[in-house]
Amino acid sequence: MAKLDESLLTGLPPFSQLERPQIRAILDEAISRRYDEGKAIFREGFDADHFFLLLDGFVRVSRATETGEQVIVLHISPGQLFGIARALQRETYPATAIAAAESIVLSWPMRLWGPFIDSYPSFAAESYKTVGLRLGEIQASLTEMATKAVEQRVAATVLRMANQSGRKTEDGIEIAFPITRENIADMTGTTLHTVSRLLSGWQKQGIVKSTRKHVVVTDPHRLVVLSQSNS
Amino acid sequence: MAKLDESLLTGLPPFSQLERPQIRAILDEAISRRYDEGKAIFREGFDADHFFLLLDGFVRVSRATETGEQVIVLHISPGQLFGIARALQRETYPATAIAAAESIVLSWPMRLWGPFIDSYPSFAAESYKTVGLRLGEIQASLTEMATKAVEQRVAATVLRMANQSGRKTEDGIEIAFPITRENIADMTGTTLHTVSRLLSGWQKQGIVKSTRKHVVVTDPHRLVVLSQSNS
DNA sequence: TCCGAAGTTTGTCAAAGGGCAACGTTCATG
DNA sequence: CATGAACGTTGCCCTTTGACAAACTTCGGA
Repeated sequence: MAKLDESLLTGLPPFSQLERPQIRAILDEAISRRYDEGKAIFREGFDADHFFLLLDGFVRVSRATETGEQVIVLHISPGQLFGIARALQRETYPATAIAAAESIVLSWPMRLWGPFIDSYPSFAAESYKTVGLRLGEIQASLTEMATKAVEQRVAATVLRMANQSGRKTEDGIEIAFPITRENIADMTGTTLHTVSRLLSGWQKQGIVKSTRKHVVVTDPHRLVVLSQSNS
Repeated sequence: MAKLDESLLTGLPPFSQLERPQIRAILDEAISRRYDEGKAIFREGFDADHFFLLLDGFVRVSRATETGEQVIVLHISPGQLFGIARALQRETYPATAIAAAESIVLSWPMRLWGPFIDSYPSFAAESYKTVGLRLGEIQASLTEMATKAVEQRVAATVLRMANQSGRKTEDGIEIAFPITRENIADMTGTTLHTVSRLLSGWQKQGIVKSTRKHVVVTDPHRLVVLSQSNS
């Protein structure tokens, strides 16, 4: 395999303050791999034998219930660490990670976790910070699910995805990865039918514009209003 | 203030493998305090200036939405660390902690966090493990909220509380801290009315027995069935 | 270029559960 | 022991939204 270029990691928070040779050493231990859309990177309950960094693409993290339904917990954007179960003293992955779009992923064997944490303070700090942010996000989802009606939840979810991983287009902010009505339903605890009706309605009002697997938010402000309205 | 007895900490996971003098040193830095039922220990968004250990009682951790409703995220049992925002590189508490029953709490100033983590490996390991377990719990709540109907959610929640912090009585397992219909509603994203109706119904069927602020599960098995039934 | 799979839309219907209202019960406190 | 506040119960109505069904569209591959 060709050597990975050091520029891949410089600038990323976990590896910022590091010197060239350190980054070189880290990269030499890494495996780079491409995942097609829909391919699993790791699965819930399996032995947590690697940790990962997303270089390009998007990853969907989901959990399954005993009865088989799946719930999408969050999305990972490029530059983020994931599969860092070990940070929480876990032996197995607590969720399933699937490439939401074609993705490039670096991975390291979990035995390097301890050494990385010990040797690179910025890596440790960033890992725990990431966990903290995700915990916050999940708590936010939880409170949303507990207090908001379906329309508000879907509005808030679409908005969050547009903010976290949207790209500007002429029409507005486009969610940067393929996403189906069913995916949105799995994030908001509703059905694809209801999501479809909502998006259709919003499209008629000029708030969003959507095609197969793509959503563009054309009027973010009105979506914000929808996500908060209490009536 | 009288010196705290070392037996308070021996046997608790974060301080297991430690020697007497170490425990003595840790205790000498701690402040012990009693909180009456309903009193806040810390509040969401405030400066995270202390971390805590619950010695006795129960603590309710909740988050507020922008619109003022509150959602109860989890309960803390004796022996557990809490308010450990710092483990996640946070400057402020991400939630509010309120004594659910009269409680005895040890606290340390946050400036000791780094030294504790560095000096006591079991403390570090236990802290991160705790975070991991809570993340798991919250994810479980999230998937539950997303996929289960109200009756199943309430059944699962009552069951979880009975399992985590129940004590055996002649009649069955009693939830060990005072809990109102409204509290349960705030945990399950429903209203106190619906919870009241459900508990009344279950009581008629001999599944639970409840009085003001107290719930006893008399037939856990049937409650398990309810929490899973898909019809 | 055709076909099947995956994704989307829309209609109808029924049930769950929230909103509102009124009343009952328990408890702490002066 | 009287009073009010906190907690709990129950009835009724109506909206939201899930369930079911059917058809349509888009896309990739044989």
